[in-house]
Amino acid sequence: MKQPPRTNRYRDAWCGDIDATRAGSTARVSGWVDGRRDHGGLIFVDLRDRSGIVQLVFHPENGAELFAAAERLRGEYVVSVAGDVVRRDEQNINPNLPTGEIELQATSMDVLAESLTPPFPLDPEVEVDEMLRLRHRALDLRRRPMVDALVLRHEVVRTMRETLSGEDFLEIETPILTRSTPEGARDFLVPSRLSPGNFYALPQSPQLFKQLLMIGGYERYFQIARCFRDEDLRADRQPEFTQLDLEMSFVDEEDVIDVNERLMAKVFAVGGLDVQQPPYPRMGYDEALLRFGSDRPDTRFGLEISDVSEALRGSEFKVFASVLAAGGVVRAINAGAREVPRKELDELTAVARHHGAGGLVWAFVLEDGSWRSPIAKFLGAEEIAAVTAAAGGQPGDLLLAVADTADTAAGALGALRLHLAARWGLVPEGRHDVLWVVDFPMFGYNEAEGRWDALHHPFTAPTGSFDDPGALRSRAYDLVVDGWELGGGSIRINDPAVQSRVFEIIGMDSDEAQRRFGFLLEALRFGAPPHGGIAFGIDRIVALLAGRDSIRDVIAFPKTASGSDPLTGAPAPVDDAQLRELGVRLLATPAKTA
RNA sequence: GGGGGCGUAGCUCAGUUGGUUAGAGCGCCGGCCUGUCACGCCGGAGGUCGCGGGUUCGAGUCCCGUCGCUCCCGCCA
Repeated sequence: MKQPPRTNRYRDAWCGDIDATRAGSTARVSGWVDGRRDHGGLIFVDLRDRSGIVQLVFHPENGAELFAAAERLRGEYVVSVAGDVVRRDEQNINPNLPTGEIELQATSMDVLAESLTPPFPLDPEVEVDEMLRLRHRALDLRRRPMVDALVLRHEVVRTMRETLSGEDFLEIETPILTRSTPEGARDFLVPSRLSPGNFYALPQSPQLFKQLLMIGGYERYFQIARCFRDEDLRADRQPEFTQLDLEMSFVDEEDVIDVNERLMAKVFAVGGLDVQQPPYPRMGYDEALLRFGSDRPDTRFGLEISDVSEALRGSEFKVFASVLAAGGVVRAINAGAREVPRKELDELTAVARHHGAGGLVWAFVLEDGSWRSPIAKFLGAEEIAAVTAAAGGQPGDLLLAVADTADTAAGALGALRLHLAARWGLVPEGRHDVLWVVDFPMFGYNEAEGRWDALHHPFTAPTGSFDDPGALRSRAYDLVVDGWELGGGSIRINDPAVQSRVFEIIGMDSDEAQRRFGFLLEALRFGAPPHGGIAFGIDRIVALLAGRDSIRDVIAFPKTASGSDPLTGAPAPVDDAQLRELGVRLLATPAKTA
């Protein structure tokens, strides 16, 4: 703890902060019984508060009543104990405990609350079922890893607030009850009682409001904003999550990136993440997809992807020929000189298939340059040599190739790359790579719906000519660390005509645009400054810094993968009276939840 | 919506080819113990093998269904 507690009837010291400098004085501490070692004529108790643990010693000489009370203590009892801080004998020092040089020899104790036996051990070494942890979250939150994670989360948020406040940003709140504008993710809806039949939506982000704040002349805004998206969950996705949302006026990309590099360098430092200092490297979207098969590339290890299409141009092998003729590509990973048994190759094929590829071609490069591969007999020696060269193959290397559309090949090989890195332990210990991904396409073609979709969002400023939407680029930037997308932003559109044009391209006619976003289009007509900003996923940042795989471990009260909360039982049915008041009738009987 | 994994004591897990009374460690309860810190020693309690159905002389084990957790695909402007 940074400050000693204000002395009151319960404590004048934190358990974890008492050190040898206090030896010879008295102290009063309060907390939970972490453990008890009863030696019959002598009792040791580990007392825990948020700061840490201190050992209490109960001697019979200090009173029979006190000693008897100590005998009755059990795990998680809440006590307040006064005693003498005593330096331990040399042989009794516990080097594993920050307070291990001293102990508190108890002279009085108040038992403030008893506790049932906890349903699971609070020992961080024991991996406890997450459902059980969530059901008893108050107990789980006492566990050291949770305390550490939430303390870190606080430090991250504090750093953000202090840094941005120091750079003239204003923290301004935006509505949680707002209007549904379903463009991408599904909205959470809230029925309106005062206006039956109408609904509020919970915001997917404060995007439109922060643009209005810029038009309102606030220059620099930020918010620690809760955002809501009604989509399926993942280890790194919750239905409600927290973003650092910020926006700036009279800026271009370099200004936004500059502020945020300085900010994030401090955040990484607070988290003890050993990364390079800014400016951070930048990689184009096309390059990221080509070399790493992802728009959030993990650059900490090799296994880069090569395009070997040219080496196969004119190939008579029908799998490659048909893909290339249809405008597809053949791309390959050089997995290096590694003995990979047939069974594992089949697993790798399954990984590629799982991510959309029709199959996976494998080939071992032999000493004479030929291949040991199921498809070797279908290719000429020149083709084999050319593909090997294009993939940088040497004798002994394993090549893994996918022939498909560029998007599918990139996605499958990108996933395969991550799979191999995890399986073979290729990520160097302690290495962390941070980079900006830039030069995103403005639109991607949505095959299913037969129209263009905004790749970032439709308020992002495009560059290039509207004659060819597929060639338009956006003034967007994503911050990627170790393959995690930590944040993304852009320079926004501040010209109402351009904004209308973008809506048009994504298939929204002017009536619909007016209905959904009329308030923005109107505000843009009253003098919108050039502006841009970014939003960072705080849950992901903290999870990365804390070394956790799931953001659930850095959120005090998260939802399970099915979106339920085992603690409160949410979501839950409501009374008919509540529904009537809202003018809502159910079409389904309430599903059972956790 | 789809695919994979998991579900046995309070917790973490083992349980062979379907075969006696389902085990271990920790925790819990009782006893002993004055220097432990994963305290030690002795004793004890504790089971809807997620739930339902089926096959079988016999099911924790095999089959079908279902529920929950989890990872992934789709989805997430």
